[in-house]
Amino acid sequence: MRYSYQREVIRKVVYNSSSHPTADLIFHEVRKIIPEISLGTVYRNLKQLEKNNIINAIEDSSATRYDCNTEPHHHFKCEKCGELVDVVTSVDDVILDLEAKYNFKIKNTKISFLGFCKKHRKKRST
Amino acid sequence: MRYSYQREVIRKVVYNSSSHPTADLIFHEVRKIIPEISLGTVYRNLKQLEKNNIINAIEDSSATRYDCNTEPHHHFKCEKCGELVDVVTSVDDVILDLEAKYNFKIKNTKISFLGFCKKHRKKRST
DNA sequence: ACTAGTAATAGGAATTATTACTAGTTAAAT
DNA sequence: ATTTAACTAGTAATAATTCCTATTACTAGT
Repeated sequence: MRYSYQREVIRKVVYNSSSHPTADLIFHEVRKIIPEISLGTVYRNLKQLEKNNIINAIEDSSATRYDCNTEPHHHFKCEKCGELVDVVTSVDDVILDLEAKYNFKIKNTKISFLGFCKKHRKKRST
Repeated sequence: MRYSYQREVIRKVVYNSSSHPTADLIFHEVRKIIPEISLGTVYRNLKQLEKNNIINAIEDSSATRYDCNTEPHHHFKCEKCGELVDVVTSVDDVILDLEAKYNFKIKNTKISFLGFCKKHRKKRST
């Protein structure tokens, strides 16, 4: 993978984002820096950065979201505010159990926890 | 929800399918019985059946897949043959741990295990 | 049986996310 | 400096899904 200014800017945008931005959001952000960048370039580079393990892709409801956290982790999504939070937990026991039970070889696990975040645990909605 | 022949046929197609069909596949299957049915009707009814807990929707890579199993369960997908299998396991301990650690209220969990199924555990690929 | 009100339908257009294509540009190895 | 494969912008194409509109069908009440 040879150097490209566009890709470098895209990477930085993902790294500087605390939320888990979609390709479209990243596109608009990058456009502030490179106004003539095209959406295709953003998609192509996000895919490439993911393949090279520099960023991480998360399949959310309709659109893919990106994450600069490449350490093994999972996600929690608040059903009230939609916030997506990284969570770290181990399901190793569960995996061992399933591998034995079903005779699978499990290489990867994607988990989404859905519920209410600390701001929205209580019944009151704003 | 009042009765509709189309919805009933859609429901039966999902219930009689052992795989986890996509909306498109269901559409083609239903068409054999109701040739004039429209794709919009299939989508609308799948959504409604899901809302009423009669079927279950699974977010796969690009297209949503459906499942007549409404009992709590998760999925395993073979990265070689693409087969999607229901698996039953409990992550209750993990959930309790996360709820305490992050102060969330977790209502639902979606897990996809990825790897190789029993047919493809070994290195040889056909 | 008739009718009003509402839910559902077919068919197609619209939307959204993503990928593919093309001709021109650029990083980097020789 | 020349070469070349990787990259780009811009746009067209695709795929999954939703939306829209005129019409039809079910249900309750007369």
